[in-house]
Amino acid sequence: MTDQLGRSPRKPRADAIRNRERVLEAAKAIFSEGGTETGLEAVARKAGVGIGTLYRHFPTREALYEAVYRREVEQLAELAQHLTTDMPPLAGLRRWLLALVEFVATKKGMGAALALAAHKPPELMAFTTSRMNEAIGMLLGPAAEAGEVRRDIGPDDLLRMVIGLCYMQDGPGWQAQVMRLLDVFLDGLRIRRDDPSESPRS
Amino acid sequence: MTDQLGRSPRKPRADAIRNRERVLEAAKAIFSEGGTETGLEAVARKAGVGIGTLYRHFPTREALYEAVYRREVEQLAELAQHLTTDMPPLAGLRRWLLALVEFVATKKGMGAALALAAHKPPELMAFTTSRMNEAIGMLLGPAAEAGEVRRDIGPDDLLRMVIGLCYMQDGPGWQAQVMRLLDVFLDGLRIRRDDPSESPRS
DNA sequence: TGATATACGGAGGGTGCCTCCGTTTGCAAG
DNA sequence: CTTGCAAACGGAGGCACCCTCCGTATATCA
Repeated sequence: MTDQLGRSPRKPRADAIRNRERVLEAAKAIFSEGGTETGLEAVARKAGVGIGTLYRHFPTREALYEAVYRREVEQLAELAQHLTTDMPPLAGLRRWLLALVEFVATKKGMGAALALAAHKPPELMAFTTSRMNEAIGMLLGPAAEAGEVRRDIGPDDLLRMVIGLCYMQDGPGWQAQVMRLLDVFLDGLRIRRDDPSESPRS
Repeated sequence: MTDQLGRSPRKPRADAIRNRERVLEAAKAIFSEGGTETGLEAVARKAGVGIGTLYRHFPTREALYEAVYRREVEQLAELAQHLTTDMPPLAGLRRWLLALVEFVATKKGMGAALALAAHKPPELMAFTTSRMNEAIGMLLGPAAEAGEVRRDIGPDDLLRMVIGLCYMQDGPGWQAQVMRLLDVFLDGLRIRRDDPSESPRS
C-alpha cells in the first residue's frame, strides 16, 4: 500500500516491456541499414508504436543509441554462452567471431554511436570490453584446455586484432575479406598434431 | 569570347574566394568548440555571409566537413614546411606534434567527420596519411641526418603512435596527458652523446 | 565605362525533433 | 467479475533547422 521510500510499488506493465523491446529491434534494423541519421519517426513506425512511446522509453537520441549498443553486446555475450555448449570449441569460436564482425559492421554505419562509446561514460567502454573478453575466453578457454590451440594468444589479443582488422579494411565486401583473414589466423592458431586423419596417405 | 568546350572563360571572383575562406574558418571554429551538430546558420552568421552563400560553396553538410578537414591537413603540412626552416629540428618536431594533437582533438568532437574519413572516399584517407607522413618526415629527416635521433623510428610509426595515444586517452585534460607522454617519448628518441654541456659537474 | 556573368543575401517551404495531453489499458483490490 | 487508477499509449503541433530559389549587387572584361 505504502511505497513511501519503498521499492517498486508495482511491477512494470507487460505492454511497456514489449514495446521497449520492439523499438530496440526496429532501431537496430533501421540504424544498421540506413545509418543513424535516419529519422526516429521511421523507427517508431517500423516498431509499430507511436512516436511518443519511443520518446518515453528513450528520452534522447543518444539514449536510444546506447541502449541498442548495450543490447547487442549482451546478445553477443549470450551467443557465446550458447555456442560453448552447442558446438565444438573452435567452430563455436569461428561462428562467434563472425557475429562480432557483423556487430562492428553495424557500428561502422553508426559513427555517432562509436563516438559515443569513445566519449560518453568510460563505463560503457569498460563494460563492452569486459563482456567481449569474457565471451571470447569462454570459447577460447576450452579449446586451449583441450590442447587444440596455442596458449599464448589471449582473448584480448584476439579482440583487438578483429577490431583492428575491421577498421583497417574499408572497401565494399570488406566483411568477407576480414573473415578470410580471420580464417587464416584461426588456422594458424590451431595446434596441429601429426594426426593421421588429417594427412591421408594416398 | 567563346568558351564552347574551352576552359575557364573567367577567373574566379575575388569575393567568392574570400567568402569561401571565411566560411571554412568559421566552420572550423564552430565545429571544434560545439561539435558538428551545431546549426549551419550559426556558421554562416559567424562567417558574416548569408546562408545561401554557404550552401553555394558547400552543397551538403558533408562537403563542408570534408573541406574543413582537408584544409586543416594542408595547414599542418604547411606548418611543417615553415618549422623545418625556422626552428632546430627536434624543437620543430615537438611543436608540430602539438599541432597534430590539437588537430585530433577537434576531430574527436567531430565523430561524423571521422566516420566520413573512414567511410567516404578511400582517397581522402590516403591523402591524409601521405601528407602527414611527408610532414613528419620533413622534420624527422634532418634530425636523423644530424645524428640527433634514432633512425629506427619512421614517420609512420610516430604518426600511428600519436593517433593511438590520442584515442586511448579520454578524460578531461587528456591533451596535456598525451603531450606529457609524447615528451617522454621524444626524450627517448634523442641520441645522447656524452655531451658535457648536458652533464655539468658541480 | 558599360554589359554581363557571377556571386550575394535571406525569405520561406519542407522535414524531422520532441513535448504535451486526452485516451486507452493492464493490474490488483474488493 | 467489477471497478479504480496509475501507467502507458498515440499523435497533433510548436519549434528549429535544412536547403532552394530568386531578386539584387558587384567584380571582371571589352
